[in-house]
Amino acid sequence: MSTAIDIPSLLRGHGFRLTPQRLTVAELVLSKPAHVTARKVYQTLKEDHPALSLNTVYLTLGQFEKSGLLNRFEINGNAVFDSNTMPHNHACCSCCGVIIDLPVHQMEQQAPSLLNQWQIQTEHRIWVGLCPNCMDEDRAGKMNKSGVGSI
Amino acid sequence: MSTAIDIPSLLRGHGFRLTPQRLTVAELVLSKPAHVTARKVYQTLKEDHPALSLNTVYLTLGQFEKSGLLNRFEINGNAVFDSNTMPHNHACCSCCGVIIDLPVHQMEQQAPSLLNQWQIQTEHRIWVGLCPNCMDEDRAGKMNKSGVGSI
DNA sequence: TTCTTATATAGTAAATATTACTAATAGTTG
DNA sequence: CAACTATTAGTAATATTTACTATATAAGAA
Repeated sequence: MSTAIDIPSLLRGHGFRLTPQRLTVAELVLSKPAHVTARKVYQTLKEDHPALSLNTVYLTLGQFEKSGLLNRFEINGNAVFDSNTMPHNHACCSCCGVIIDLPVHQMEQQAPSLLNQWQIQTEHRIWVGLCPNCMDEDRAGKMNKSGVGSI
Repeated sequence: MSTAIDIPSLLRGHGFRLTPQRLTVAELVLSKPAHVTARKVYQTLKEDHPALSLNTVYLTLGQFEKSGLLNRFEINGNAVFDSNTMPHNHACCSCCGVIIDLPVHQMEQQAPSLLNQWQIQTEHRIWVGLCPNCMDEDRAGKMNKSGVGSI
C-alpha cells in the first residue's frame, strides 16, 4: 500500500543482522533522501534511542557505505553520507549548510539551472582515481598502500 | 635576471611583517605551484627550521588564504592549500595522493583530456554559496552565523 | 524452545586535525 | 635606540574519527 522502502529486507539482503541500532539508523538515512554526518545522526536519534552510541553510528554508516547503500563525500572537513547513490553533484549553502542534489546531465559548463536562485561563491570539481604512475605500479604488482593520506 | 617571485615584496604588499617563519613558509608555498597541507609544510620545513611550530604553519596558511595568496579546498578530510588562485579544478590520485590542476574551460561534460591517462574512480562537483532562504535572511539583516558546520 | 556462535555494541581510549589562549619575542617605525 | 604592535611557541582545548575489548544479542541449529 506504499512505496516505502522495506528497511529490514534491505538490510538482510546486504547480509546485515537486524539490530535496533542499525534499524534506527537505517530508517533515518536510507528510507528517504538524506545528507547526514555521523554526529547529526547521533544527535537526531539519541534522545529517543539511548541505546545508541556515536561509535555505532560511525561504524554503521561506514558499513552502509561499503555495501553501496550510501555514498560518502567531504564538505568543510566533514564526512557527509548521501542516500542518493546515483551519480549527481551537490550545492552547499555556506550560511545554513543545506546540501541539495544537482543533476549531472546538463551540457552547460555553468552552474545548472537549479542554482538560478543561489548566489554562488565558489565552485569546485574534483576527480579521484589512479594517476598514470600508480597505474603502472599497479600493473607491476608494486602498488603501495600509502593512500591519499600522503598528500 | 629571473621571473622568480619576490616573496618579501609580495608579503609586504599584503601588509605582512617579514619574519623568518613567514618567509620560510611563503618560499615553500607561494614561489611555485603547490598543493600542500599544514602538516606537510611543517614536516618539510621543521628540520631546517626548528624555530617553526605547526601552530604557526596553520596560522600563516590561514593568513595567506585570507589575503588571497592561497586557495583552500578539502580532500579526504584534509584542508589543502593551493598556490594557484585562478579558477581551476583538480584531480587527486587515490593511491599516491598527488593532486594536479585541471582547466575549467572545456566544453565537455566528461573529464578533461588531461585525465586520458588516469583511471577515474569518482568525480564530484560542488558549488558553495548562499541558498535562496539565506539570501532572503541576509537582505532582511537577519543572517545567522551558524555557518556550514550545522550540516 | 534452548543452545551455540559469530556479529554487534557501548564504553573507553587513542590518533589526528584544527583552533584558542597567552606570555614572551621580535619586526617595524619614528 | 625606544616604543608599539604583530608574531610566535607552547600549551591546552575542541572536534572528528578510528581502535580495542568485554559484553550483549541476533540468527540459525538442535
